[in-house]
Amino acid sequence: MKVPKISEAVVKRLPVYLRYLNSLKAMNVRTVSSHQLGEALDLNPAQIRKDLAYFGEFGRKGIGYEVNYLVEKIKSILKLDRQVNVLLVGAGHLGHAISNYNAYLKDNMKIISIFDADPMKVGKKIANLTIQPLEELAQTVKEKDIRIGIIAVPADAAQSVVEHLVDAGVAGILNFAPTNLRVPEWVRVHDADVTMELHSLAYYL
Amino acid sequence: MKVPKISEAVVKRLPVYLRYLNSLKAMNVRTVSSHQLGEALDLNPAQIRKDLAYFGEFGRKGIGYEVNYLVEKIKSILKLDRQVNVLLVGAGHLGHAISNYNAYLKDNMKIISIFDADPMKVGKKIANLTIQPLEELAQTVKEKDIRIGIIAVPADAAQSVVEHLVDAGVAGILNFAPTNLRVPEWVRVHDADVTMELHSLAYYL
DNA sequence: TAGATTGTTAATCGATTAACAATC
DNA sequence: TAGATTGTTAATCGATTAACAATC
Repeated sequence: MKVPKISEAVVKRLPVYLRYLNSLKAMNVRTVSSHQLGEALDLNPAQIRKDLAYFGEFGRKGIGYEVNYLVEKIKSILKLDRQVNVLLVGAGHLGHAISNYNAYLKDNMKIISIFDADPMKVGKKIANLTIQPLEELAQTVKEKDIRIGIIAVPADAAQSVVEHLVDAGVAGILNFAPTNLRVPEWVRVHDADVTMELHSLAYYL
Repeated sequence: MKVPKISEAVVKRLPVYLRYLNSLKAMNVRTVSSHQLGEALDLNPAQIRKDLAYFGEFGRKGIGYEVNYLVEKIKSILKLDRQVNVLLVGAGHLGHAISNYNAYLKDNMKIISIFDADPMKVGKKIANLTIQPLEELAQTVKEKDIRIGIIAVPADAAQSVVEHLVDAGVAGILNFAPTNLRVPEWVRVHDADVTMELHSLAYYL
C-alpha cells in the first residue's frame, strides 16, 4: 500500500465508508457501486472512487465493490486490522459516557484504561474499568501498548494531561476539552468540543 | 453585514476564535493582532484576517483587534447575541453528560428541554430538566422557540428522531448517533460521532 | 517619523468533479 | 453484444497564503 500523501478530508471519509459498509454487510449485501454509496452518504461517486483508489484497486469494472472485501481493506487502511488500545482521562459525566463506547468501537479498538486526578474517584469502577491515578499513566501506556488518549477533563487541566500523554508516547489524542492543545508535531490531535459544534451550528440559523 | 457566501471552513473557525478571545478577555488583554492569534491557534495570520474581513472591518491598521469588540462581533455573526434554545433527545449516559454543558455554552445558548422515548425515564430529572416524552417534542419546540436539536440516541432510533425534529421546525441538528441522517436541504446537520473520530485518528498511528 | 498591522488583491496550492478509456 | 462501472486524467472549483498599499 503506497502513500501518495493522503489529505485529511480523505481520511475523515474512510470511517464514514466503513460505517455504512458495515451496515450493508449486516444486511448481507454483496456488492455496492460508487453511485450507490454516493447516494446513501451524500457524496460524489467520483470522489468515493478516487478516495479508495489512493490505496489500491478495490473494485471491479462493470460490477462495483465487494462489500466484505472493501470492509477489510478500509479496516486495514485505518489500522483497525490490529488491536488499537485507547485510554481515557477524566471520569466525570462525559468520561462516564465515553467509557461506554467500547460496544460501538469494535473493530479491534478498545478503551482499556481510565484515569482521573481526583483521589476520591481513584479505585472506583466505571464500565468494568478501575479508575487509576494520573501517576500510573506513563507506566500503563507502556505496559498495555496504548496508542490513543481521550481527554475528557476541564479546560484548565487539559494541557497538563496532554503533556502526560505525550511524554508517555501516545500518538493520537481526541480532545473534548474546550481549549487549544499544544503538542509536538508528531502527535495528532482531533478536537471534539461540543460547544464548538453547537456554536458553529448557530451560524446557520 | 453582507454575506458573500461563507465557506464551512470559515464558519468552523469562528467559534475557535471566540473561545480564545474569551480567554484573552478574562485575562484583561485589550488588543490582539492576527499574528498573535495565529501563533496561539496554529493558523495563518492572513487566513484569520481574511476570515474576519468577510464580515466587516473589525481591526485597526497598525494596532490589531480590540478583544472585547471582536468578541461581540463574532458573537453577533454566530447569532449568539440573541437567545438560542436547544433541546436534547436521549437521556442515556451521553445525554446525561451533554445536559451538563450549559455552563460552557453560556453566550445565550442553552439546553432547555430533554426528551427520551423510554417511558421509564420520562418524568425523571437530569441537570434540573424533567425528561419529557417524544410526543411532546413538537409542541415544546414551538412554545419554547427551540432552534437546535441534539441527538444522543442509538443509531437505529436516530432517523425517526430526526423526522420529529424536522417536522417540529428545528433548523440545526448535532448528531452523536453513529449513522448518516437524511434531512431536507434547509436543515443543517453536524456530525459528532465519537467512534468516527477515533477511527480516523487510528489512521495516523 | 518609523514600525506595526490591517484589509484586500493576486498567486498558489489543493480538493472536487467531469469525462472517458478500459473492462467486467 | 450492450450496459454498467471502475480507475484515472484533465478541468474546475475553492481555499489558503503571500504580498503590499493604506494607515494607525
